[in-house]
Amino acid sequence: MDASLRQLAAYVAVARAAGFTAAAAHLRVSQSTLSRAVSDLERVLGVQLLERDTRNVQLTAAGQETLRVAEQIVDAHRSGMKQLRRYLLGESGVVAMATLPSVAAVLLPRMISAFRGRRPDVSVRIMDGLERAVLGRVLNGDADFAVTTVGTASDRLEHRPLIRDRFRAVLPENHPLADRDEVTWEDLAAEPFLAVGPESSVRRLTDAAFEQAGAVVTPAAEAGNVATVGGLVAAGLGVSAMPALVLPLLGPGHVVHRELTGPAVERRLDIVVPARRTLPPAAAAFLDLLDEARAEDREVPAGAAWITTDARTA
Amino acid sequence: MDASLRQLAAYVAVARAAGFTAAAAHLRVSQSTLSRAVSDLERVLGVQLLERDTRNVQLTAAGQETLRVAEQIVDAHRSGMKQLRRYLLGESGVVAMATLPSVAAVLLPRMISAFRGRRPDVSVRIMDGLERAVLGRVLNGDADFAVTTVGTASDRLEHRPLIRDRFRAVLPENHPLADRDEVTWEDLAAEPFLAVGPESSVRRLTDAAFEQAGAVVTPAAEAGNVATVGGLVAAGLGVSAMPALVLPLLGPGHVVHRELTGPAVERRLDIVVPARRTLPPAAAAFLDLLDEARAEDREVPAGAAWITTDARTA
DNA sequence: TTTATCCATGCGAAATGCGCAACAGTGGGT
DNA sequence: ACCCACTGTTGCGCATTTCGCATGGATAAA
Repeated sequence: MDASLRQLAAYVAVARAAGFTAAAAHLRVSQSTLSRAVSDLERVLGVQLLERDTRNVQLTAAGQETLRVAEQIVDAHRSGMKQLRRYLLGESGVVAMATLPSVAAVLLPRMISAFRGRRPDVSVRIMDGLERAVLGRVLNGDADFAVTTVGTASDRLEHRPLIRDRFRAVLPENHPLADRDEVTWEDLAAEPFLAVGPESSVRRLTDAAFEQAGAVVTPAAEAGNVATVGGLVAAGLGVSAMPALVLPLLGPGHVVHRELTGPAVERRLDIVVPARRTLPPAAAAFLDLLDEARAEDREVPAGAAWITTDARTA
Repeated sequence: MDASLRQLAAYVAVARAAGFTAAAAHLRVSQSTLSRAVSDLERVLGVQLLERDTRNVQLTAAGQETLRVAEQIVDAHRSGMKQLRRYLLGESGVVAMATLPSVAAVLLPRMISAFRGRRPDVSVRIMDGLERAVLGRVLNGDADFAVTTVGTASDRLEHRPLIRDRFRAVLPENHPLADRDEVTWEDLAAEPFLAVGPESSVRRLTDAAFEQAGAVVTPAAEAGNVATVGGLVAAGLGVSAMPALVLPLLGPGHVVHRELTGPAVERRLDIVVPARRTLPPAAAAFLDLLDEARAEDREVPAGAAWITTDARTA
């Protein structure tokens, strides 16, 4: 009752080439195959499509209409398969990643720029949020993968270390500690400390660092956003400590940062992928790029000015 | 390399039904067939499309994209075949007919109206012109068929009699001959005769009729359009003779018509189709309607008022 | 534990698809 | 007028594909 794709494609080729032999050469099949295919199509449809004149073929009225329809169908198949191939090669589609605001603003722009240079037809969707929300996005499938700090381990997630991000002391530029090249956690503990909110992964690590240093620190003030904390520091209300990666987010205010010595406190940014789920090809391609870009055990550079520049141009 | 239509359709069914067994019942095939088809599709594409959980199937990311594309292709096929079926049944398409102006204006409107009542999606194209041009339209393929007078026979055309159209005398309403019920060609020959142009098939027949009646008539005036001739008659410049079918075209002026006795002069309107060419299905359906409508040897009624009415409402 | 349900797979039968080779019709060249 | 080159068609055999049945393994429900 229905014409097969093979019959339709054969008919289109014959009608376009205005001949069985020419069409056969074009399709790289024998001419008899096409003869049969078209004949079968005519039998299935119950109409004569071509006037065979032994010298050249001519389309009947029904043949014209059939050609129109057959071209639609064959084109739909061809273009659909092409679409699909591109998708499966990771050349089209969407990469949905969940990540922390600092990663999104500082680390990703250059990555995305490079990625889109290679795969212009893949769109990248960034969902930024705090650690808990980020992991949730991956677990429920909203995001293909995440770049985030590693919280509690889950057997439904797989982690791959991406980069280490050391904490640095953040000081008002005219603060006495700013005269030194290095600052210790004990030094910070003696000053009014300005902390980020308890939801942030940064807070968990600063709390742990002070505890490890044997100091009990009650924040002089808290703010949800790191930029706000930066503003407080610039205003001279106290000091803080932040990973190198978030420093560019503090803006160009009157804030300086110094190396933090003593116990090396750092956060590890991981690539988090769902366990035993195959990634969409485009996402896999993005991860390949990430793997390329990371040197083993690499750390975020402390002098973050160049990162800031990149982040703004990207 | 390319997925077959069968594989794509199977996959769409399975994905929609969210299960092989349900899809198999829906498609009326065995479950193993679908299992294989989908498996083959996965092998061809090189991706896993479904997460089989033995209890229910779930689409992977690639499965989502593949479903989207597969639906496009399968729908294109389904709708294309549907289109084609409708066309081949004569339920869609175009009927292109060539015909004389009088036929187009008087005889066809009711036919077309009836036809479009049955086949609303078939559009009708009328190309009106004089006999020579009409036959040319059919010969060069512009028109599927013609309804016209029969001129010189051609072995490339096939004629089927449709209706006979007798000539009637056309007189000014206050003319002496208008007092009679019947008029002869000899009577007309004694009056100033108003003729249509030599291109018209009507002219050929009036000339022949006068010759057969043994009269030599030189037209007092000629006009290309029958309506113009009607105006001349109404103005009292002379008399004329026209087939019953064209009388409605004379308009509501001061013109009367009477039966023409003596040698029965009539023109035969034929359906003219190209020999040994198959008609487009929609055109064939129109001809079926024409065949239905004609009683054998039927003649155009002389009292043409009803035709006029129909022509105006259609 | 048992049972019912679901998908995968081995197997044989049937259908389909394919190319080779032979055949038939037609136009151009000699 | 004849022949040749080229066209599409058709008979035939082989390879592949497709299908359903029956079976097996796995899992959730009873």
